[in-house]
Amino acid sequence: MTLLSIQLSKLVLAGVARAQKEGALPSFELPELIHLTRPNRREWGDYSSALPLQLAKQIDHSPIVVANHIQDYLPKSPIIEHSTVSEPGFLNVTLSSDWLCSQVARVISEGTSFMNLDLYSNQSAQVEFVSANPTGPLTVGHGRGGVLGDTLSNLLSAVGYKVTREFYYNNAGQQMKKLGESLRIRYLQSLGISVQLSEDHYQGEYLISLAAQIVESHSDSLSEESWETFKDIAETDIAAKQHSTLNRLNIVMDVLYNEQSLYEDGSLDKVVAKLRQKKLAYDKDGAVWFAVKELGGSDDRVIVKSTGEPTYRLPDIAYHCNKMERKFDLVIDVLGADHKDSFPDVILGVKAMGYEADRIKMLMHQFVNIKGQRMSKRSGKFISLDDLIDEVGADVVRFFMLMRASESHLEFDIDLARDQSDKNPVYYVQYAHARICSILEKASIAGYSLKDTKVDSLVHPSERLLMRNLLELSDTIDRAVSEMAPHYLTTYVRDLASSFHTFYGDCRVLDDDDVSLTLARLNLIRAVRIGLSHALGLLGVSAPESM
RNA sequence: GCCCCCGUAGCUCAAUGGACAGAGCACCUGACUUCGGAUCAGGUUGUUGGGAGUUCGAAUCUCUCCGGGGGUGCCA
Repeated sequence: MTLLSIQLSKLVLAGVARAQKEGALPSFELPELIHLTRPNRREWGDYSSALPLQLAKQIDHSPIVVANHIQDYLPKSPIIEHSTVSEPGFLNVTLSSDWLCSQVARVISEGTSFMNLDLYSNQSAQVEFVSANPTGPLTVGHGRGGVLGDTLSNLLSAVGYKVTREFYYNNAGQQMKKLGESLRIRYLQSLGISVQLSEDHYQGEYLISLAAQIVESHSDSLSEESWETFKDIAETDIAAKQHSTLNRLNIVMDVLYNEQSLYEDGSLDKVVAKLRQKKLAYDKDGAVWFAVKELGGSDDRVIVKSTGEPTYRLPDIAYHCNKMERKFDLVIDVLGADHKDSFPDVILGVKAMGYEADRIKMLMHQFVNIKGQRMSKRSGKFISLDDLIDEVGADVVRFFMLMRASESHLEFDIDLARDQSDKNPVYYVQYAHARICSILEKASIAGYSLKDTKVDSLVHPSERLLMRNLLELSDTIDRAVSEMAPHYLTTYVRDLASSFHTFYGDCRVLDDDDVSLTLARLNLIRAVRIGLSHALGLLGVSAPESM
């Protein structure tokens, strides 16, 4: 479909062009699209444009005169019922009720495809998110990244991208040795042998319970095994648990990319060689440095330590070159605030390697603070993502993680999410969906036929508002994608639920004395149901038929 | 020291450079012999942290100061 905002924008611009042609306005360059806002007073109609105010100065007319001219030459359109001009120079349009009804009918007959956009069909996108190493359970911070990345992926699919969800991890190096050693020590401890973890070992309780499981299945038969054996056990177990945690949130990765493969296939050497060749890498203090300053960045960075091991920046650059090799049209890294500082260096590295790194975007998110219950009762440690899902449920976790702009710190008040669960915005939205299902069920029992998608005669203000809100889903999706801001969708779906509940209070759907109105309203709520469940689906939240 | 994010109603937060800055929670008052009361309607709530600048117009852009958080390694 064509976005409503674009259609209206084109109409207004056509009005300007005609006014110019007829000599009412002087000639000047027109923008391709104009910005429309939703006015906050009903008398100003459904959409407003401040274009006259913006044009007034450059063409030396009063804004109100410009607005009047544009209004005079506004083309006739089935979309617009009428237009008005208001001080100090706004052009306001009111949508036609008939047109709104006709669009609602299309929502029913065409379903979600009507609300999705094909702006980017035949394009591919890769979204990298979570990217935790297999050294411990996922944190609530990973949860935020996971929910953001997955929802953004859903949104990208909705505008036509073929999306790859990718998880990048490293199961090699010092950290894994420490993990293996830690598990081995826990194992020996649970056999009653007196050994201690050192400070740089992994202290988490999950290794104690894993050790206990090993004792149960293998008794003491592994006591002579090396750390490598325990590393393999720990890695397998932790990785499986991480993905089962993600699955609980409806997150399923398409590709698991192992950092180790970049060491093995020579990618790292290739990067170093090429940077050296371009004089962007040099030796100092026994290490290899990447000349970031040379490229306009902040500080030069070590990419190969004096021990010969790469720092994380080198594989990061190689990995992103690999993404470029895979020809994605769009690459998005969903990163926590702790990783974002290295992002510009990686981009500079990828550019230095000769790729169009502008296709790589970053969606940065701040951390999550758990309020009210800083410590988990079970482990005595920081609450894990699994704990959080146990406490409030997957739907609430997903919705809450998406209620705030990603760059804002998120305070997750568990006690509030749990104790006030019936006042919860998630339930508010889901209730609207369940309520619709219930009415439709009742209508079906009463014998109303829902074969026809005809919608007309819906003129009540609550009906108009509900229709308008429903039809804004596409614009919301578009905006959420272009600004990489999934939280617009949570705001939207709450608005849609709210206008449905208001409609429900004002307009009785089932009325045996007026069958034609009943059918129109039934079709309206069928369409709203499609909109609600589609938006909730994009958010990864369930849309229950009853609750 | 340097960099990033945030500061909006009592609380948690929205808001695409536009009109009188909006929701939810909390508090008060109403609404079912009728479609699900997990609902609705109404009421109260503001120096958008302070100051300056750009603009016809600033919560939004720039500068500066204050406060909170995060980052800043030959860790990832």
